[in-house]
Amino acid sequence: MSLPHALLTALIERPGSGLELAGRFDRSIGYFWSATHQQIYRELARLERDGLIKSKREADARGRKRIYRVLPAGHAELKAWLVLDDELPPLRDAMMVRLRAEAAVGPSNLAPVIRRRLERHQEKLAQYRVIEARDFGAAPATDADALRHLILQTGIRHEANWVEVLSEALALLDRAK
Amino acid sequence: MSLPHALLTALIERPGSGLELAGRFDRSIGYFWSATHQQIYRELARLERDGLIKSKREADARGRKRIYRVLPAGHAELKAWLVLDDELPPLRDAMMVRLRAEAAVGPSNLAPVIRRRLERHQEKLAQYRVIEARDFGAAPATDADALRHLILQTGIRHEANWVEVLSEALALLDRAK
DNA sequence: CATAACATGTAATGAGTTACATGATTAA
DNA sequence: TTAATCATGTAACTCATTACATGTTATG
Repeated sequence: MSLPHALLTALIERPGSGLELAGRFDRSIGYFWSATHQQIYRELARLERDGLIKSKREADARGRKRIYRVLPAGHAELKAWLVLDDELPPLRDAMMVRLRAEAAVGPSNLAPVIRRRLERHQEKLAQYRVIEARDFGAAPATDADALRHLILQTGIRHEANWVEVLSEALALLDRAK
Repeated sequence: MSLPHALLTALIERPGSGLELAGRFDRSIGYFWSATHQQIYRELARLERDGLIKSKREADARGRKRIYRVLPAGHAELKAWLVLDDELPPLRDAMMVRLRAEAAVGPSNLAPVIRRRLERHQEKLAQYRVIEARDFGAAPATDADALRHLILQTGIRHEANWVEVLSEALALLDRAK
């Protein structure tokens, strides 16, 4: 149940509207906690009902646009949640199931599937590296920046890990043929 | 929606009852696709209703125990599903949200939380290494074994990755103090 | 015969996804 | 004035989790 806290964090970084947050989730926070706009609107409404954030209609803005801001109670809630333990999140990756199924039912046509997935990991890795070069090229100015860099590096390692694993899987399947 | 296919795979590897499968999920398949016994019973019932598996009451067994076996239609379904593409599974890790929240709301008492989580990753890594030494000490006998080893190695790399990241996070927070 | 362990389920809830609905503003 | 885009939402559904219910068999 981290979505409300991801939203609080995003709104502390910069206040914004529902759709704007959805956009930001597609680019940054969503890389490790994704959410659709439907989910985001529902959570924003809930956070406002609970008095953690407050919305204001933007004067000279399109349509029904509302800008959300975090209230002191929201800050407090985030600080309290921050130091809670959670369970190790399970991997839940269908590819692992596929690899195991392949081992169980014998050779099928898995190589192209792995190849396409490998490509997507390579793309994501490249994206992350572009962001890294752009945002963290110099030595970190603040501890907060160093933390943000570490978060990105976690994503980079994760993708690099999959690139290695899937490359090995391909080599293995090729050798088997 | 991989649980039914994880179950088919497990039942091809060895037929078994619901609770037995739940136990196996806790030890092996569950490391990358976890499921509770409630979920497993529900899925087994659905798979049987759909004619992919068949259960039989075990004669000299405890209580109402049913042993499930995969039918030819189940094999076919698994083979067909095996070569489907899926999206990159999102990371969805609350720890990333916490790190980002820490960067946003300034220094709080995050270090102990990270330390506890680091320990759990180290434990899991140690577990995996024991399994690796036990099951994959020698050169792989078959391609299927090589695949199963690769799956375990994916888990090992994943845990090692987190151990590194969290160690760095701790170093970073210590330095900031 | 009481208790632990085995075995299978139901019910309620919550989180996440997909499809659809609606209105306002801008640009062609 | 119509199409595209911005913006906010509802409804229905599936998946996963949590809590609870129930019955069976072995063991002390």
